[in-house]
Amino acid sequence: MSSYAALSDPPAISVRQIAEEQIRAAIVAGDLLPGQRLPERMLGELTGVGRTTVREAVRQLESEGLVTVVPHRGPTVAVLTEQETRDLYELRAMLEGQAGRLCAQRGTPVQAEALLRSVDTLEQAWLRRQISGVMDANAAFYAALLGGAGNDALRQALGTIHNRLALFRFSSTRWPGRTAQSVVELRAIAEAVAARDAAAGERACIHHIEAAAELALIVLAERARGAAQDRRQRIAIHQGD
Amino acid sequence: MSSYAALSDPPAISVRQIAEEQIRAAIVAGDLLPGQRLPERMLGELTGVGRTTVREAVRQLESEGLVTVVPHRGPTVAVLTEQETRDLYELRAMLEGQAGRLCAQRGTPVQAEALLRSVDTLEQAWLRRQISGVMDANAAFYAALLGGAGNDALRQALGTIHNRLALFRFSSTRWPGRTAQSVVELRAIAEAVAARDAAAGERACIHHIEAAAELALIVLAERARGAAQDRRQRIAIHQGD
DNA sequence: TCTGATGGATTGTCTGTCAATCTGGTTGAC
DNA sequence: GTCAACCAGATTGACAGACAATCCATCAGA
Repeated sequence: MSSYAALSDPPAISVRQIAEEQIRAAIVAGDLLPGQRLPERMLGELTGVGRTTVREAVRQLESEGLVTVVPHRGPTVAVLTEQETRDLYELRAMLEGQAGRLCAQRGTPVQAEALLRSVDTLEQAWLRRQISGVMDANAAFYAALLGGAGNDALRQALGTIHNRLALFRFSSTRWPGRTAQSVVELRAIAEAVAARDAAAGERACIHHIEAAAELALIVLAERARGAAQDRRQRIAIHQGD
Repeated sequence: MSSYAALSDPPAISVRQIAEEQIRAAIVAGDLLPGQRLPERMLGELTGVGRTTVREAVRQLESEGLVTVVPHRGPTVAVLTEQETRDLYELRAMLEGQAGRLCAQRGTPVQAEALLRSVDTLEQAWLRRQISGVMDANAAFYAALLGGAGNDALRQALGTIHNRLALFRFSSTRWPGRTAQSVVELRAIAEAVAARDAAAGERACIHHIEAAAELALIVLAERARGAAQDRRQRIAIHQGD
């Protein structure tokens, strides 16, 4: 018995990985806001590990683009400029386009089926306004798409891009009509894959991401306006003291 | 004066970055061989920094895919399996294809000119068998291509892929006729960009990488055979003791 | 030949230290 | 009242040392 456990357990999860995952999750989930400072001591208390270990975790997150570390100022949650956002969405469109193409070419019927089903699930969850269900279905969709594409390097690259763009993950669910449209786009991808139409799969993926990018840039502009307003107010209050 | 220096100097290069760059360079240059173990203490002596700092640097290199860290065994120079090599070259072909397309679409005439010139320089260097000149020209080529593509996220992504595939960087210069052929391919890219023919630029880039991948997989297979032979010999010697 | 124990080497993590640097607020001159 | 210089506290960058956990090659014994 114990030997079986030893065979599946050995992941040998390290304290550092836990801390890292915890911080990553907090950023991706939006608990830690872009621009927010993350003093090492604070992260240590938050995750219950020492400063040495925190620093290692932070370095990892830095190279994923989730945190920015400026010398002698310490880590902050990364802030995306408009240009970076554009670049990332453009890159994402390229990669997902290729994923769609490869999945249509190489995907098994089982994977195509999984793709279609995940779209159905997403739609149902959305109709019931179960946000978590929507997100799960979305994850399932990408798992199937990238599984079908059969390229691990591509999967990894897209994974970090998704994390960096996690800021905008909720944008669609709050924009009237966008999710419904999104479902249509995703279904187009799944159907292209099921039909083994590589060109259509690529086009559909690109189209989907371009639509998402458009919305994200609007949201970004709004946040920037909001932030600027906050700044003005804060200055006003400050001067009022 | 000093204030001007303070404005441009502040890069404030850290000891960690130096160590990191040193290790990265050693791996990319092939001074440290794939599979070789890299005990923290050894890296510390090599780079002249403490273990804490080494570990941070290693984490960064790990997330770039240059080193692999197995728990309680420490870092080793990453070894590429055949599948990983295939995946990476496939991804690289996608990304460089897109770079070629974007560069043809957006590149300025100046950048197109730089592209063409770097091909000429490369050819000249090759005819004189100046390997370092070839590598410099190659770097210039990619700088121009990615500059023209105007997407920083793309540039970064391709940068790490190039590093991971650095193992095969010298393959072409040792394969009779390959470099000459490579020059032809690169010129095709540059000319497509100069002609602002996006589709041709994409095709030419993909073709170039597919040719490089083919060669790399041959080299990889040979190395694997060589390694297997080494292993056999080592075992034989060992048994002979 | 296989099994199991053993000891050295290495990693994972923490704590504490110290200099370098940043930051926000205070002081003082104009 | 404004602005520059300055100062003290906070934080980071980097190190050394310590200790348990783990790995691994080796060797004794069945």
